[in-house]
Amino acid sequence: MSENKSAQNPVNLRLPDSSVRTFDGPVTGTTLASDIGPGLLKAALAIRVNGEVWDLSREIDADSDVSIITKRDTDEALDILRHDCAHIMAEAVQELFPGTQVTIGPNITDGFFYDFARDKPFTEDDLAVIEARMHEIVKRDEPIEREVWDRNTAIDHFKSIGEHYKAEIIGSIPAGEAVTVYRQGSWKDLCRGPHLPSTGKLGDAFKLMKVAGAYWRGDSKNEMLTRIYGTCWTDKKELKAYLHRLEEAEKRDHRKLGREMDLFHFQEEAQGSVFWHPQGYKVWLELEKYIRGRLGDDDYREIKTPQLLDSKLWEQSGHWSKFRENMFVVPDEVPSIDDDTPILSGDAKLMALKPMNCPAHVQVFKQGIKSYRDLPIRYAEFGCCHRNEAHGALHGLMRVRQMTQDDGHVFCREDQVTEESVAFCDLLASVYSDLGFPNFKVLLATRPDVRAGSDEVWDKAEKALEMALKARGIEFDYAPGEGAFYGPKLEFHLSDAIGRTWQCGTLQSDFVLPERLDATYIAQDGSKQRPVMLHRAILGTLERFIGIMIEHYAGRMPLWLAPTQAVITPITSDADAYATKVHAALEAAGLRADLDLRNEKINYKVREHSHAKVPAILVVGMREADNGQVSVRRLGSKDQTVLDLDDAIAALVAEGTPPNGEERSRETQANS
RNA sequence: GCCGCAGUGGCUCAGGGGUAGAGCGCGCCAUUGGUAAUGGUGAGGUCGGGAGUUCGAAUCUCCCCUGUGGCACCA
Repeated sequence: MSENKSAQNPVNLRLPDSSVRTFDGPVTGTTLASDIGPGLLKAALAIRVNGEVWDLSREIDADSDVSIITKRDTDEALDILRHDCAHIMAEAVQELFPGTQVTIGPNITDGFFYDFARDKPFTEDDLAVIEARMHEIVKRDEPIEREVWDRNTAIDHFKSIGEHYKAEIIGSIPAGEAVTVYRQGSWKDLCRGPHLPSTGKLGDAFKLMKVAGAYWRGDSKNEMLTRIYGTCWTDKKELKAYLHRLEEAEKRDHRKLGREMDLFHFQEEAQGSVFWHPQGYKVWLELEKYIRGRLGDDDYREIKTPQLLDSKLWEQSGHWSKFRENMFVVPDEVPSIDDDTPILSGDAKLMALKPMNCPAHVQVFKQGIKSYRDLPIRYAEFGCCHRNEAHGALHGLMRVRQMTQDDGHVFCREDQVTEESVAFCDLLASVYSDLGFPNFKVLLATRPDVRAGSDEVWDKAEKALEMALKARGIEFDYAPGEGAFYGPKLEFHLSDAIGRTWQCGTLQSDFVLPERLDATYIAQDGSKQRPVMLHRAILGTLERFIGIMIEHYAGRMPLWLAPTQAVITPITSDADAYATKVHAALEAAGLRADLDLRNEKINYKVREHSHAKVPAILVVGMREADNGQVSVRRLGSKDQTVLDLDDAIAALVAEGTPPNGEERSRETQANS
């Protein structure tokens, strides 16, 4: 931190427009900005130096490419603003609640959080107070200064002021890295930076959102800290837009829509399991029918396997040792009926509700002797599984304890893994497209540290999946070490209408389970061989996927999936007879239609059915009755179209016919 | 499982130590209205469960359950 700039070499700074400014010696971003102009100085937040973002106060002592960062550089600006906002929050918290320790406070999507250690956790009521203090700190416009400290000095300092977590963090900073401390007014925090030149630059476009518990270093064995989440934007308008987005997302909440549309419910006697109502189950059945059709086209054969299986099988498959804590275990015993409560002896054989279908599918495969000529064998099952998920994990349809997977297992030879994987990727892409999710990302999760099987086998397995992706030109990223213990997997993450991603599909190649459960086939040379098992699912679970679709479509399902596809309603009771006839005609055409003959005004009925998100309202009055027509009003539109009844039915039937991926498979064939 | 918050009629929510309120919905009556709420009227709850404090608790305290926002978990 030398103040002596006289006898230094000149420093040339090249700006984004390629112009170069020369200074006598080391120069700060602040000096550069003021040299360019007062407007820029005022707007400057930080400076990019040879690609790295620096504080404005940091001296640049060598020729560099630089650019001043202002709020116009949205991404960089937000990174800095949000992190400063976290610091200002921490300062406010420590001013208001002395004795609170700070830990870490990183940026996250749309905002930041900071974890504090405090005997009494913060509550939502504290947020307004903290926020008010933050605005004060911004008003104080405290200068923020970067200091490089000696590691041990820093540790001693933070220990001496009772910041034991910070001291621990410094201890874990790699040896070669500088320990930087930022001074913000009289408040200090260990931080990598960069930061704004002063708190006043933050502005007022921030808001504290919620409090939550979080484990120190993300480990549930550690103590729980108290976390405060906040959001921060370049200006008030952006903040408002963000809050509006949250409100819009809330409106799509499948739990809310599920209640409003009478699709399903939960109750405490079956926590985590869904009661599907008639309307919701129509969606389920339609989706299941569609998937069943697609699987049939790809030569899967549907099976159905038991719910309750002996623990012996789970021991053999490996689930008993690894996944037992998530399994519902049932003693195979008749409980005593002498008392009010069932008395169990405790020494009965144990059964378990299946958490997965794969061991059962192996049992089906193992019936009879299989030849290499029989492979691949593709089994599908809408397998109902139970998993004892932690109470805190349950979340509407998205995380349930009883779930139905669109599960399937392909038993094949090693040399068939790639082509089977290609076929699966094609099927999955086509299904997602049919269901309204054309965009998805793929991750290839490779071998974890703890794994079964030799490296040679893993090489083969990973390669096979990779080749499948490349064969179809599917872009993907690696997820190193994220594979299952028995084999690598592909994860398919789809994007919904409001930009969120959901992992639904999966393809896992498994060389281990066939061995554990002793599945074999007879090879061409007469030897016994192990088949490779491909675990695959497209939707994942029906429950969760329907939840995702409800939110994706905001309840406005495409016509073929809508529980009620059309409502027919007369304007006056004079048209009741005709409306009844129209209704019968729609039902005869296979459409799911309701007839609303209630004595209500048409406005009222249109409003109600629009709220119920019925895709088509067919209004008939005497005009339509006399001409054999219907007035069609589509959901989301204020317009009406008067059509001949037959034409209207034909259009609805066409739109209500489930897609079958034909378009896509034709394209695929044309391209290959 | 851990931390915070919540739990009032079918739904959304107000109230808050002296024996429960609103809107919507529902029932009934009138209204036959041309595309997002016709008018009137009536019936619904003992305030998640248990214990305690109190003359008295839905309202305060404690415990439990469930939900919810996160954390951990998600084979």
